[in-house]
Amino acid sequence: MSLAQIRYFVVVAEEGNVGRAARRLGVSQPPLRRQIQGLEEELGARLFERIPRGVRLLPEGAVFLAHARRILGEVDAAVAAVRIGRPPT
Amino acid sequence: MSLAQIRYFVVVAEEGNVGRAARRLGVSQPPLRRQIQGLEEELGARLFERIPRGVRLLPEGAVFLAHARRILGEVDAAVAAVRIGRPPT
DNA sequence: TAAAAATACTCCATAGGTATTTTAT
DNA sequence: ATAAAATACCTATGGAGTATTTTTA
Repeated sequence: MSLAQIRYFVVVAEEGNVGRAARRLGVSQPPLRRQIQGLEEELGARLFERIPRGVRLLPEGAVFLAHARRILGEVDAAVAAVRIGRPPT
Repeated sequence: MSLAQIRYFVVVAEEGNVGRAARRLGVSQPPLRRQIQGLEEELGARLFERIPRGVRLLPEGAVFLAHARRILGEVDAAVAAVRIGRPPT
């Protein structure tokens, strides 16, 4: 698992559409889809299901989304703390 | 920044010695050192100083260490939660 | 049937390896 | 003098791209 995969996942979840998420992320659709697929394989759970106009979060995806946002927030906090010289709260 | 860099950093901080950390991680010393160096560059702060028998955490390194452990714990929690189907606390 | 996801390749950036040199006590 | 970090160079894995096909409501 990588931070890029986690960031990609959050955008796909927000957009509900892999192609649109890819444009927003500045990457193309196939690698984005592959990263999501790799994440699903590593987690051992499907995160999205296909729907006619995109994808929809499955319950496991919703669980992971909450964690994913928290992880990315922690990373931002870590960077800010080191730059400012402050320990975690 | 990558999760691998964060994991590498924690082990180097625990060992106080890049070569020993490399053996523990199953990688060789130069790439480990480069990942740490890349992390320092991205953070804009030195995390370690050289001492005769290894390296020692600088204050910024200690700040980052606390955050790093928290991030890795969150990642583990996210994986476990999806596998078990539980939302974050 | 149409919009979007999935697949099949190709390419290249970078993570990792080996060998060597430099540093600091 | 020695132990360990730092550098130089090479290799290969996997992340990203383009073109195309498949899916599903």
